[in-house]
Amino acid sequence: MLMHTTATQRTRARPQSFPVRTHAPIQGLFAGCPELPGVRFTYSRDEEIYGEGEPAEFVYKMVSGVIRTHKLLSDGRRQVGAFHFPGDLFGCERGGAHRLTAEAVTDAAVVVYRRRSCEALAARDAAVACRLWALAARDLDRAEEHLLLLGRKTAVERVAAFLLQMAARSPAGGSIELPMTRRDIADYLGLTIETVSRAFSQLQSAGALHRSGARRVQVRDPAALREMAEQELS
Amino acid sequence: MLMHTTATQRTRARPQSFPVRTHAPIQGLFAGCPELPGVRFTYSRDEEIYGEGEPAEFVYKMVSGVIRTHKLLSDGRRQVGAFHFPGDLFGCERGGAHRLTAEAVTDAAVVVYRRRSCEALAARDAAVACRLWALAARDLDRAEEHLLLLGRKTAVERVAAFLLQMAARSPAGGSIELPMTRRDIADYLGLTIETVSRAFSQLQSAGALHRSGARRVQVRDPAALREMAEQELS
DNA sequence: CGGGTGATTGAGCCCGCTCAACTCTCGTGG
DNA sequence: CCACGAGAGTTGAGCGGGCTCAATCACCCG
Repeated sequence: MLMHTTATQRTRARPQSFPVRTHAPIQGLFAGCPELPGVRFTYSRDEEIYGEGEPAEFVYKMVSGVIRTHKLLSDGRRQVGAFHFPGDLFGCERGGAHRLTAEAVTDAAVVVYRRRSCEALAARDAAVACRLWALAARDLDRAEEHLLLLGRKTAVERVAAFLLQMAARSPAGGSIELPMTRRDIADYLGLTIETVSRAFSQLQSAGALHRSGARRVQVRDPAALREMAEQELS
Repeated sequence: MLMHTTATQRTRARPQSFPVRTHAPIQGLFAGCPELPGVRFTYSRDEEIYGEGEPAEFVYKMVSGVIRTHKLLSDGRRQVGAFHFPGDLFGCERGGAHRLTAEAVTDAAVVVYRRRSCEALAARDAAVACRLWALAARDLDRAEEHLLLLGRKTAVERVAAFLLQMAARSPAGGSIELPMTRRDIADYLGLTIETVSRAFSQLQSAGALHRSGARRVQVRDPAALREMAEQELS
């Protein structure tokens, strides 16, 4: 049974009322949606943004940094559902309550919008509603790919697939700066930190990548990495 | 490495053109959406409804029976993403291509709608778009719960959670008729058929359930079952 | 330099997989 | 009616991939 002894209880200092504004730019929820006023807000590393089960008062758009979402079992086992990067929308729930906890992986800046305003806008503007539908569909797509990884892939395949995901969201050139710890990666991939570490080592000795510091990875052989990731093909 | 020796290649006899109509009721896509014409269509057990990667020409609403959706790896490993029951909408993709394969678990009847018509309707009716958004969000919710199960739960926990899901979709009374095989259950839960079978046996000797025939399960002690499912609690 | 956190590596174990035998059910045909 | 066969499910024995526990290393900040 997997247990996290380092069950860091995060500080909960989140907006019960509308958050104090640090800057106050008026930004659209997404391109072509200029109407909704948003407020910039920042979080420091490991700070909780919202908790599972809390009423979903706000919708969040990443400006900078990285955040993770997760679910917990009562004994501390954790499953990270997703990492979100600048430009991503998250916390956009139907049904009033957040279904995962969101925390900052690094110091992060977001723009927050009132969920009610967002839904009201969608209710009278079909284009906005379609856009939100498309965003949910994209998240669903990612989740279904993740199901295959968690249900059926080996440790090395999971780590290879993860690195390809990160490479796709990185500046390009094959050099990846991982913003998250091994624990975050392990909890995302359904493994332990030791197994993740061993998989990195295996991929390195197979010549697929080179590590320069624990967080910096050079992809040497993308084709080999894709092969090891066992991408689906039906 | 898990391999399916029984990689039953399903017959592919699916509508390239609009399917032959068996009956022709005009039904709404969902309650309060009367405009879209749908056509009833039936599939027999194990028949493919659509394949992963195929253009998504239609959207499907379950009338009777049960269907499953899945992804495959190149070596035959399979992950079942979901089972769909009467009333469920499925195959409703954004982006033009189906992301999983859909097959009939039992003989099944559906009503199909043209995806383009459905999207066109959403584009001019915000209420419809919001409804479709809500449906995608519900699917996402289920998928995220499934991630936790696949990433972090033990075999017995997975099977207990699965039975609770099935019980929730069954007529009530604690008696469940499972429409799918052990292989389907195993591929849904990221396990093997043998492990699923052993988990059933364990739950039975723990007094949580009673089996009368492989497909018929009586839930004896729902509380114990919920306990064994280790439902999340953060 | 020391303390602390995160990452790597090693040794051994265990849960779930593999392989195999057997049972059960059901449909088919003599 | 039973015999037979085929597919689905159960159970057992043994193995192995990933987990546990532990030691060591790397790095950062004081």
